[in-house]
Amino acid sequence: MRLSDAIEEFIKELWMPDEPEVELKRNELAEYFRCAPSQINYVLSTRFTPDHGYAIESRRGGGGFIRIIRVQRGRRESFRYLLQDRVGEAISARDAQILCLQLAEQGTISLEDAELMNAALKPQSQAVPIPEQMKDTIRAKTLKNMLLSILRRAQQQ
Amino acid sequence: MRLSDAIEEFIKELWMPDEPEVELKRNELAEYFRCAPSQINYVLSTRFTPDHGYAIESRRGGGGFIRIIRVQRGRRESFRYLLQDRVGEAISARDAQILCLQLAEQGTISLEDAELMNAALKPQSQAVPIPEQMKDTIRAKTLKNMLLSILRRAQQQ
DNA sequence: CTGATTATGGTCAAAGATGGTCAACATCTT
DNA sequence: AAGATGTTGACCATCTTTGACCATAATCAG
Repeated sequence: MRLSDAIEEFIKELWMPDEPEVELKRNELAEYFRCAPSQINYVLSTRFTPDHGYAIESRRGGGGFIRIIRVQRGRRESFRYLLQDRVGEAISARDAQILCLQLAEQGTISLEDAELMNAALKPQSQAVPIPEQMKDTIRAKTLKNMLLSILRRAQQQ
Repeated sequence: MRLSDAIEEFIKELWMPDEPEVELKRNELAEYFRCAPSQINYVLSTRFTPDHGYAIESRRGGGGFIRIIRVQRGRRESFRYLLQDRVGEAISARDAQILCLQLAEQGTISLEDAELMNAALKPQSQAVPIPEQMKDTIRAKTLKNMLLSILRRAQQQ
């Protein structure tokens, strides 16, 4: 079995039932698997992405950590389509706006959230001289992270 | 847990209800936590700054003290200060996160909004190869637009 | 009074403790 | 063989902790 797969599995077994998150030490994990610490980052960036229903937070320095937050299994599945197909790797401001409004109309998210997301996604928020393609990529990532946040919020209630 | 976090928590528990300020002795605190006195300054300068909503007064010499004051701002005032002074033309992900959390703590915005904004502002939302400076600029614009959106929402009600 | 002594708090730089990024190299799939 | 996926290591960024040295206020001895 590949190292990456083993690490992925190991991490997934760290969760207690119903716990929304686990915390780990990069160096400890790397030592446990006798691999380069950056290998952990590789696993995280390929298997614990928003598309997979996970969000990551971390801190450097003494007492540093990596925290992985997940949404419920069922929701993970149901949002796969939304995140991967509907948003994808890049999305225009226009398409993003349409998506937000549509989600609000169908009651998936609140109108307030839709407008807040829209504010973050509109062109003025990215008024800097970089290629449009970059902007669409950033927008997609931003949108996914926001949707994930809303999803996580819903699960806590 | 980090020493700094423990000290931060300890200090925050010193507040009596409705008291706007708390007073402490640097050396006593340091002795209590068995750390270098300058550690206290570190905690103060990283967790009780104006950006965190605190002001500090102190006096040296016999009978010296450190006084920590919670600053209170009205909602409107708070927003204007944020948009004009605090966010500015560029802001790091960490500073943006501190800002969001502080706004939620002081009740200016809801915790949900804070987390949603945070999701949009975290580094993963901008994981593309462009200069950090660009990212900080985009983040500032994004944050301002989101704050404006919340402000507008509030005004309609 | 005044100068010395004592009691505080402040600054800053160095060292330690983590995690992040990126590009080269390796291995697996097709 | 070519492209996708996985692995590593060098170098970077950030956060924490400590200690040496500095500044200021109160008190005490003469």
